[in-house]
Amino acid sequence: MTPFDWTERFDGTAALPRPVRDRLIKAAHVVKVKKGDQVFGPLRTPDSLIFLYDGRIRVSQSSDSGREIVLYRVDAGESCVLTTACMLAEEAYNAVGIAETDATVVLLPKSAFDQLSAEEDAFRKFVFAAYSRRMIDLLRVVDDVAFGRIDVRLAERLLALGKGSKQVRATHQELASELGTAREVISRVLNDFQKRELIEQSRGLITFKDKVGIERISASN
Amino acid sequence: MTPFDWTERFDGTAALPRPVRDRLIKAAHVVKVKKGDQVFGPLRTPDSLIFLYDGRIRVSQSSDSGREIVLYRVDAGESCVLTTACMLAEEAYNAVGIAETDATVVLLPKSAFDQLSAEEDAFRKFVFAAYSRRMIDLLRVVDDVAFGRIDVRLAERLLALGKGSKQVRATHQELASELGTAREVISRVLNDFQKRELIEQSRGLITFKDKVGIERISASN
DNA sequence: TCCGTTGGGTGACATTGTCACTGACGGTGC
DNA sequence: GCACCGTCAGTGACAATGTCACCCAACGGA
Repeated sequence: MTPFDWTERFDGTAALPRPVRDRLIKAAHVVKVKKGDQVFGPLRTPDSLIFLYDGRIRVSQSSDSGREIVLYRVDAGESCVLTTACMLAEEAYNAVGIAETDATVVLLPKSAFDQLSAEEDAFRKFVFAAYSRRMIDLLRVVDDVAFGRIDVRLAERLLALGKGSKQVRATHQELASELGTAREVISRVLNDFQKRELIEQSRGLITFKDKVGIERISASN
Repeated sequence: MTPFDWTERFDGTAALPRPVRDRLIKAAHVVKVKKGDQVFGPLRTPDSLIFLYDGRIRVSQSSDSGREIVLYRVDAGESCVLTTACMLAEEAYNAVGIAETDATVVLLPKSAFDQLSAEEDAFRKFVFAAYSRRMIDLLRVVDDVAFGRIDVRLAERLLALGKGSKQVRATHQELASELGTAREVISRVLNDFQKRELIEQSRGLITFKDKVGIERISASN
């Protein structure tokens, strides 16, 4: 396992001087995870800052009753500060990070994190920015859940998951877990969309028929 | 307006060496606000870190439709990082900070904030801890709103607002704004509580009759 | 082919949110 | 005392969402 230079991949580390980066590479662990693996969670609380070198991680929160809601996604080049937050606050939490694709994760131990955020402006700015970004994400989730209609939220999410494509590959249950609602609710709304000829459905697959219509719904918030 | 030493009041600043604290006191603005004043919000976005010297600030988010939900409260000795988060992310947000009591607020400009978090371990730790704490608070709000029943949430909130006392002074509308729901919903639940002889109501005032009963409800989550 | 698993449909009902309206209470001025 | 007014709370009807129980269809092995 020859160490490779992941430091160029992140805003917070690419700007650092060479010797610091070398030190970093020594201090950190690089882990490859498979699609579907739990990167962190109640059972796996790393005392590390998580950098995502490549792949994508979905962070969601689950309730005791088995429902689930997606809080945000971590993309390649970003870090996930939530674990450090929970670590610092020493509080129980029930957020889980799941790899949505095969992914390469860089784990930076707390000691290195502390030192680096003390010594390096660029790194510290990066971390603050990461916190800020997630905070905004969470504000958005609160807003959606507390005040949003689910048809609007579902339309939005379909477009986001579709990423410009004509199709979304997802089961009703998965969509329910995106929005923190129940499968039946998603089924109903999707059937409504289908009756209005906005989409077509088949098992695990949704196809846009009238994307403009969906966009109109998603914009009516 | 002779500058006074607010720095002893905060974990992040009390530990700093005297000269640094003197510099801080010079750099910061101390503002007194009255109960009900907006400390920050869409219209008043300070590019500063907010320290709350004394009093209490309620941070809530409001929807376009006029509903509102309390995100968390800032107590004396704490800081409110949300504004710095939004500043960094340069995103629109609709969170508002309202003084719940007369309060003394210390505003630390961004430049001083940057310098201090670069140079002083104690300060940086304080800021990280503040971010973490708020993140956890927001996770809790998401959990409540997405998965919680309102009778349970209301029972919880009544106990929290009562703070050990036998009474809670709040209108139904205010309680609705706490939980992000509508006044009618609160009225219904409170009437139910009353029918079950858990509370008594009068205009703007709720009195616990069977606190244990309320606690039992609040615990059933 | 059979069969178990998964994805999805459905009706009945509970909970929560919305709307429109009503009256009750507490001040103020007379 | 009384009339007036703004705030607070109660209510019924209905819409939206969540829950439960159960069904069936599609898919993928064995």
